[in-house]
Amino acid sequence: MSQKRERQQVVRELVGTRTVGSQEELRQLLAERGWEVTQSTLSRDMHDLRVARVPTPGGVRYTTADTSAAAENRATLASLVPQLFQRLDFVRELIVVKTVVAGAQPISEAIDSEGSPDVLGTIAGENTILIICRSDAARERVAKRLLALARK
Amino acid sequence: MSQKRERQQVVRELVGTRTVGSQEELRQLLAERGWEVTQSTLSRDMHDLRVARVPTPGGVRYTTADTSAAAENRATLASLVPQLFQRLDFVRELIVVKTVVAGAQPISEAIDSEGSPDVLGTIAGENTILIICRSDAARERVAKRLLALARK
DNA sequence: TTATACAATGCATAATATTGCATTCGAATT
DNA sequence: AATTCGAATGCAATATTATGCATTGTATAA
Repeated sequence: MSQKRERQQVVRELVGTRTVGSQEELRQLLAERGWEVTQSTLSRDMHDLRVARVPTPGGVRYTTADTSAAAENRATLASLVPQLFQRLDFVRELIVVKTVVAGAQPISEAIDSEGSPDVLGTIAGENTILIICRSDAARERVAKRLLALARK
Repeated sequence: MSQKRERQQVVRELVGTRTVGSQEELRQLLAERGWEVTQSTLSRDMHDLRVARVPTPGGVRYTTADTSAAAENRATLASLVPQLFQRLDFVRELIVVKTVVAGAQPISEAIDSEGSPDVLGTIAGENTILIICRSDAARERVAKRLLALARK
């Protein structure tokens, strides 16, 4: 039953992308995407993912909370990325990775420590990493890899 | 009726200090301190104060600091740039902004929080910001905007 | 002071979220 | 393939939060 992981990843994305106002609403969004689960399950997912419910001027909405679990030890990209990764974008041979607050440093270190020939180097801010790749092709490989890791 | 302001201030403190797990619990804490209100009122207070409800391993709890609220409270570029900006230079889709000491972080955050499609991300040092733009055209727009703000 | 307007609040109830329990699903083992 | 065990899930009941409406409190102007 590793449907769960996948589903929770989708939940992450939806919550990060759309304006989700209730678990029932989220259930429908998931249903449209082929994930048929009950609101109960989503309640549990929200808990697992630490998705916070915050009141806004225009009603309530969910938002992914700051995973202060950033205080992790040296870990592999595979273990870090699913936790801290938020999204990614690129131009030419540059990749900009967005992470949860305090997530940039650990991921950046993990990338560096792999010593990939595709990567010239990385620079990490608080929640943003700049990865300088050797070429467009290299950039494509790296980006693809990160996205794959994030989806697991 | 400026009881409200005072009470909300106390709510802020309590939520920041103690581990509050429900509005009912908060109501009791307030009662102990002489503030007799109903849960209804607290629901409204929570909304006003944008207090988020986040799930934790040991159950739910309330907390004030959260990214989206923080983003809304953040200063605008327009207010920051005239104060902190010094100069700017660029190459291809990169912009390097020089600021007064300690000025990089706030400006960088302000840029990020605007969520412009022109900007892939920013990385801030102490007095230098690297802005990665989506394209040359995007870089031109962003640079022009910053310069315009700086001139005001 | 009295009238007026509107913010603040309580009450009752609707809307949402959580959870105990039974059941189902999967992976591993024999 | 059958057995077993724990994770995952649905269902239904419970708990928590939000809100429409009526009422009360407060400031302001006449």
